[in-house]
Amino acid sequence: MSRYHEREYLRSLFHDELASLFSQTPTDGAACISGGPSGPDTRAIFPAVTFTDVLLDSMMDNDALPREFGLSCSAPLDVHGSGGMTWSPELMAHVGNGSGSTTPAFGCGGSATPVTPNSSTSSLSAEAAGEDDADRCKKEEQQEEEVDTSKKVNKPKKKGGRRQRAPSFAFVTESEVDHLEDGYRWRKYGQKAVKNSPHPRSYYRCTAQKCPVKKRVERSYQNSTTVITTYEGRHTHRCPATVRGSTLLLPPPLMFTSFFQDLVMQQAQQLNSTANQLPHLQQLEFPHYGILQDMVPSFPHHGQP
DNA sequence: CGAATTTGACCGGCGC
DNA sequence: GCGCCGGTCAAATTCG
Repeated sequence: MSRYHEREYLRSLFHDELASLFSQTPTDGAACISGGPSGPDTRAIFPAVTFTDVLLDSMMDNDALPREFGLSCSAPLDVHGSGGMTWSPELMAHVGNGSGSTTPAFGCGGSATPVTPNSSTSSLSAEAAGEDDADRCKKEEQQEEEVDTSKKVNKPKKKGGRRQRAPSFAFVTESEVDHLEDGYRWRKYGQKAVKNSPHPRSYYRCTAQKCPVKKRVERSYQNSTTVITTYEGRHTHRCPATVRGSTLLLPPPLMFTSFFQDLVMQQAQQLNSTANQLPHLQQLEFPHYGILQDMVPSFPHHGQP
């Protein structure tokens, strides 16, 4: 079977499932996502490129892995400051098990016209943390209680096993500014020098009360114009920018942080189940599938707060 | 004056 | 056990 036929085969397998998440607009051919964490008014307009396309592109792309963070973006992302956003995601499969520094497992790219002096290129990665979400939620609850009572550096020791981290999404963005505006409010709580990198890593926490979301921002040491933003956790509140206005004005990172995170996770789970029916393809033509397989079980199923 | 940032210290995980 | 490293805390400082 040629790569083309494999691609088409997978496209047919994935498309129906994906179509259920993308309601097609017949007039302009763009796929729309509506709903999401910001309520029924949230809507992102996607170009005709579907997730099926971009996912397959990534799966068929054996060069994706070596590219690591130097994600090139084939599809333009035009963010119109006042009129809305068009966006062509490009999903890429990457190795990622959550160990060590930011390691993307699932990438998406596009290029952007800046809203702020921000990105010209952005990519998404979902980082599997190798943990059960229910366990993590319990831990977070415990931690929250503990933090509320102590707020000390001397944190209670956790029971055995390695420390587990929340599932996270990393964005690779070409930008002159480190801290990209994403509609949420963040408070910087730390900055550390990164080994083998001239650029420090900054740590931010969502300023909303009891919101556990954190993000790390660092510049790629390989390409100083590239900013790696890693979101960790889920917002327990609506986006302040959404409350004030329309999310159409928001840059991609917002789209990923909550609702889109769900979407990607759902797709990853579906991809996992579907790909199980294709052992030959999995083994022969999708070296990255193992990556997804490793990643998917770690994807939690989130309920809305 | 409150909020946000900076920055050195501290902690825990991990490899050797 | 020790040292390295990533992540976090919190006092001090800066900003609006």
